[in-house]
Amino acid sequence: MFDIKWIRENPDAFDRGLARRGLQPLSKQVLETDRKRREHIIRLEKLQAQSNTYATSIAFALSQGNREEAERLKQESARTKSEIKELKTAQAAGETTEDRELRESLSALPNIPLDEVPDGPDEKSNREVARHGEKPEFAFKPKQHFDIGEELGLMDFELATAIAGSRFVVLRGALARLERALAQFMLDLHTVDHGYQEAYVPYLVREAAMYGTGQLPKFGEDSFSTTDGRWLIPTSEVSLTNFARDRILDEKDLPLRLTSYSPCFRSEAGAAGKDTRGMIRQHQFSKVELVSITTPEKSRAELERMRQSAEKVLQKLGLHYRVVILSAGDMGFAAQMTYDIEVWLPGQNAFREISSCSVCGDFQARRMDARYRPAGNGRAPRFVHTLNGSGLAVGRTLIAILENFQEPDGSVRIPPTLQPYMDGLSAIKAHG
RNA sequence: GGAGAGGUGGCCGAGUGGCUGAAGGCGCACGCCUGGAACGCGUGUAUACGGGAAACCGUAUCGAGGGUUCGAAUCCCUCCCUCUCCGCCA
Repeated sequence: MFDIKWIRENPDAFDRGLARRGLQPLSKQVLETDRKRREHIIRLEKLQAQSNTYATSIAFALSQGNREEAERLKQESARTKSEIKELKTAQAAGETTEDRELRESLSALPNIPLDEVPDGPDEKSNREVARHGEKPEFAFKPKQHFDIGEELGLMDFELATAIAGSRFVVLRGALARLERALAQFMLDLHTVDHGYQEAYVPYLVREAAMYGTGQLPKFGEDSFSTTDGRWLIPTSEVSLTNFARDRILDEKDLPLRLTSYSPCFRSEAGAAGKDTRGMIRQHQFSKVELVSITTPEKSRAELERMRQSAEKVLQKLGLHYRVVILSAGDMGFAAQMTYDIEVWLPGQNAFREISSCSVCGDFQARRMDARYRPAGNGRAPRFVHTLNGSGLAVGRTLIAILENFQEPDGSVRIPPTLQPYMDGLSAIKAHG
């Protein structure tokens, strides 16, 4: 959500930002609506001031026992009153149509990219900024995760389809445990080493919460809603970021760093035919999420810190990956800048997204009225800045482990870091 | 599911038609006091929009929207939200 004042003062920057998002310039239209809006405000306020004066005079006349004068003033004020009414009716309500128009058009606009974000319409313009580790060598043709999992007898798509439909999976035995182990490991790392507080959060949320993080009003079809009007979270970013909703935090409590392991639900509308095999793209998956709530001055640095926290997971697991900055056209709705971390999948012979870390500026904070009171003298509340990132997508991490640590005999080695979480198990073998 | 209560500032809480943007308390800021602190004392302390070079002025805001009235935190209607008791229940 944009600050109309900022648009008024920086119409060109606003239009340039939209252009980088592949959108038409809007400042002219928005500012015209804003101008009309202010015109109406002035007219209405003048009349209201007049009406207030009448009310005071009538009260005074009455207190003097001057009933005649009071009656006369009542007659007079009726004219002002009807003018106010006319104006309000013309405006459809107390809130002007321009207000609503502005809010509706502004709330449907994506955030504006930071200057350092590369231009471009899609992922082809993403810029690689780092690469870690080496592609593992295989003496045989590495298999894809679904073949490995199915051959182990521990990954069952047919069963999941029978129970729930397409884009679900059933994991059993050591693979089910691996999913749990990964989550535990990630949570421990982020809480103990990276200073995030673990949180257990609602998976069903109000519409207002979804609006706050930017999933609504535009992207309702991407998520599932319930019969009582709630939404299943597409990521626990929604729950965690809304910790700050309608609140004024103390600066001394910032940055607020939160992490949560949760299931995520996505309708994957419009992804028909994409990644249909395997568990890359599912209606339900779990993710360890990282959220930071911080000050405008510190948010950019916090993004680096968050990215490092996410990278650390891959490093500890011994997985090869690269980091890209998403181009302006490829970023999510609320983001100012996004790092994607892509893990190497030998079976697919490709890098695939496993984490996405974004700084959102005050974009979400405005939508949910999340503020903080600066320490010291400048006491007026300011909007916080919010960040979110995956740390990491658990299902995709499991895939990466299967593909990277597969053996010719179909078994899969467990990285040493994870073994304590797997009761010391060093490899998953068929029917393990 | 049944019955009831309620939503007021950063927080708690008073306020049933005008003098209430709103008592009082807490918190916070500044000053005094102190070797330094606590205590105590004093002063200040909402937001948005509009106008103005500024001091400042105007308007709105007591969950949201509408209505009654010259005038609404206060009365009426609709909606949203929260809580309590009973029932059910992992």
